[in-house]
Amino acid sequence: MSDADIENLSEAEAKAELARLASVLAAANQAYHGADAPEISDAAYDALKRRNAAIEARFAALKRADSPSEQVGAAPSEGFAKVRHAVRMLSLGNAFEGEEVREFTARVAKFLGLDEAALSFTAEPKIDGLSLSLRYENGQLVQAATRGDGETGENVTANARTIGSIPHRLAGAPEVLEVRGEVYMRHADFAALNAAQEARGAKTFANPRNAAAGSLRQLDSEITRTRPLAFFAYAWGEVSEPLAATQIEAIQRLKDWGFETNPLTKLCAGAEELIAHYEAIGTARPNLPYDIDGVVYKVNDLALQGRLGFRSTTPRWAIAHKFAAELAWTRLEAIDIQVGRTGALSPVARLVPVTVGGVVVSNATLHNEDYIAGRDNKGAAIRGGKDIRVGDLVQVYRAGDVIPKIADVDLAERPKGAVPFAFPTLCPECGSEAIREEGDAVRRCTGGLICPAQAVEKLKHFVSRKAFDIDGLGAKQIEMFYADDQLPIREPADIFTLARRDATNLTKLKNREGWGARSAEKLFEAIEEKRKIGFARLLFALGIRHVGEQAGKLFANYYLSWDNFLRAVRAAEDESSAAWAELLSIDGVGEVVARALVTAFAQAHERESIARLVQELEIEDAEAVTRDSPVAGKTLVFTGTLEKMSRAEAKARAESLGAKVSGSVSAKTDLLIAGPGAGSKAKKAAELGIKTIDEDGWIALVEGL
DNA sequence: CAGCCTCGAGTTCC
DNA sequence: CTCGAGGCTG
Repeated sequence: MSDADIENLSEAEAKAELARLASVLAAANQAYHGADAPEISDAAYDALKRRNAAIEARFAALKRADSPSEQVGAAPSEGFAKVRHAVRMLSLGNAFEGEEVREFTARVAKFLGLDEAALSFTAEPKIDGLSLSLRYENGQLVQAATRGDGETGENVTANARTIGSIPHRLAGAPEVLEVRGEVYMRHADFAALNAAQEARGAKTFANPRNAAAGSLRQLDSEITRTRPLAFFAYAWGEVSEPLAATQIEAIQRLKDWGFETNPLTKLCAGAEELIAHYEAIGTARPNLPYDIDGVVYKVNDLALQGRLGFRSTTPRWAIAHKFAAELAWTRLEAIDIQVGRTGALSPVARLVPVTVGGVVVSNATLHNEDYIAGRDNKGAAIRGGKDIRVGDLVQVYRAGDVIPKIADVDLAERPKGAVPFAFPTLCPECGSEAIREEGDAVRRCTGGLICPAQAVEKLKHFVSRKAFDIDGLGAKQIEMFYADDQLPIREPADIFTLARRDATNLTKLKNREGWGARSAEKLFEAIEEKRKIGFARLLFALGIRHVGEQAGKLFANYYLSWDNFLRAVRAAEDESSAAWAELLSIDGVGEVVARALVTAFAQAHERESIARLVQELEIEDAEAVTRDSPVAGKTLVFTGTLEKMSRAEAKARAESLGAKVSGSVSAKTDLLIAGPGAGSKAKKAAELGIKTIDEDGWIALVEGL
């Protein structure tokens, strides 16, 4: 049966169909892996589930209490395939004031060692939609991917092909061309879509961006086809040949190929012109047919963009100048305290729901004790020093258009008898003492893993996307398993013994409420898949304080093998040892990080817990970063004035070639690059017999790499 | 030792 | 996305 009939179902028919689907799916769950062969194929099963979800989406009120879509079991990984971007899709740094724009242009000039007058920039409206990367090979659209986390997105090619302003074929395009831009919905189209949705009793969208996102992520591209989406091209990813010499010319080429580009894109000479164009776009904003949330500035010269390069998540050559956020007043009903995986007590404001920027907000972060009291981390007054009290009328905005925060308090509206918020000194979850270290902003529960909140949050971190990323084992399931007495998960190792323990259990997982044989089986398979894990991911997953994603990679790249690393960390327990000194010598590792790491492995219970885990795993060592360059693995020091590039640029370049850049000359230094005016460092290098070259020598060395 | 940059840890809503 | 803090640079 096709799903095209869903649009025409009457309520009674829909109700009957939902009942039928619930029983068919339940039976399929029982039959699967039972004594008999499965009654239906995986594909048919998935199709039925989708049909069920589609009917529920249309007739929300008819959703059954035993709805198959509510099963807690491993979520079948239906949906979109993942796509790895050939070139990362980054986000932009933000500016809110004109002054920050001036700082941006000054920073760019300084980094390049150029005069600001020599620079030009493009300015274009920042469309409030969702970014999309279109890959063309030999002029044919072969793939469309959402941004995702920047490295991996979702393959939405079929849906992208239904968007009118996305060409399927490009004449005279390079062999490989990734065009990037924004999918968005015009105001008029958004209003019409919502009216149509309402007429059919379907859910309406809160704002054009959500409508665009929801429409692009339809599993059925025929639904996407009916949605009025549009696309502005403004950037590119992988290209087999350079598009142009400047940003503005590159945009023109995209336009020539048939893409829509934003007509308000303008070339500007410097910060003042950029700000003037920002004001002009701000003035035009109410009359634009689509939502924008700021103006994007980019260095026009593409060669300079290349030299500027990237920081960890943002390019140095571009910035988003945002418009002031929308504000709304509402009442603060309560302040709750959440406990995070490190024990941090985080206050959250519970608000009378209010619409801010097209989204209903009912919670807002309050950061910490001082923030509620009206002070920043240096003790200076924020919000004019006004504290926040339960019952207050507060002004809410969404920082970066996302995270709700409290901007102001109306003291005239403060209820009589309202008292300053008393921040708890005991953990609300386990009753342990919550202590605020001298100089720290946060108060932390001292309960450690005795505290159920900390234990659960730590496990959630362990299975999170950048850690073990186990399909079907998300936050909800972790909470469920943590509380389960028959088949508990209380520490990471328990995840990998789950299937074994289930096999010897009387009440098998598949017989539990909300679980079927299929979902249990899928969960076990997903766990099995992750037994093989990279060193860096494993270390990050352990959730040791101060050891995050980057530190995980850092240690993996340095020590290469887990055994090697373990040995080093154990040896470093003695802070007078060579192992401790070596730990501190790693670029990016200071005493705080090193101590946190050593302490974690020094505690018997934690070490044993990790040992139980590791014995279940197959750890993949990191690969030595011996990139093919003459400076790979070498330690370099720059000194004196560099004339052809800035110090920051030289450092970034050296690191990209696998070198380590240090600030001082020592016996470990392999090469000194000395510009004019080099003093003590050059002298010391000479004494130590370290090879020294000048800037031209350096450029000759790395040129063409 | 101050100021900058990056990272870690916290957060909301869909 | 933002704040706070760790680590490095000047």
